[in-house]
Amino acid sequence: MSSYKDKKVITIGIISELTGLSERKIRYYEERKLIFPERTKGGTRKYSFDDVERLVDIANKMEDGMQTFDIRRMEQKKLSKKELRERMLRGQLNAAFNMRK
Amino acid sequence: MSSYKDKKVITIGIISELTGLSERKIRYYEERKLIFPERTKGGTRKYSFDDVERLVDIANKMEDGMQTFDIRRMEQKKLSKKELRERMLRGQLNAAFNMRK
DNA sequence: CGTGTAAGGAATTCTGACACG
DNA sequence: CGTGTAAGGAATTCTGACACG
Repeated sequence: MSSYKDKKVITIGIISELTGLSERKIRYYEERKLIFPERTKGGTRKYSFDDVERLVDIANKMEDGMQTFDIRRMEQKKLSKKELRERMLRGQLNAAFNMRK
Repeated sequence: MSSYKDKKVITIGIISELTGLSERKIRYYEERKLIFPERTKGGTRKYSFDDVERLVDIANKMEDGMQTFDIRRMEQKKLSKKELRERMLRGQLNAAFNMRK
């Protein structure tokens, strides 16, 4: 789906206003691999509304004393869980398939 | 609803890419009261995804040989129709209300 | 009327670094 | 580690005007 939420079209100044975070913080979270803006030909960063939500989420975790390292690992765990779910599903499908033959 | 669609957060360069229209055209359509971007403190224009759709619509009408003046009048007619519908609805409600007393 | 363009200036963003802690 | 800041430069945008038609 080409939703508006994940279209990278917002520059950092406006992102800063929307999230309340300084541009410095936003660029730093990118450096720590927590956020992945696109770039214009000229090199200007472009973010999506999804990124706004992600940044607010990051900000909350930082307030809770979490380090960028922890947050990144947490993101990966989420991915792992998702993968796990997919694998379980695939496993069930395979089992059902195998029963047929 | 605070939808993403009507949040004015996109600068003119990206709007130009999304719509395929030159910045000159986009600014001109604003001058002709067809589009209404917001501004940053510094004066930079900010548009929404809704504006993107509106601009594409305008571009189509211009291609059909319509003039900005016609398009603006057309917009107003749409509003009038909407108002008309609301008025009719209100009229029916009033009629129903009057029957009760 | 609608749009391209060159012009000069202002606002916005970028990177790398130093600072504090 | 996370973030502020001053620095210099580059990309982006702005306005008013001239041009063509």
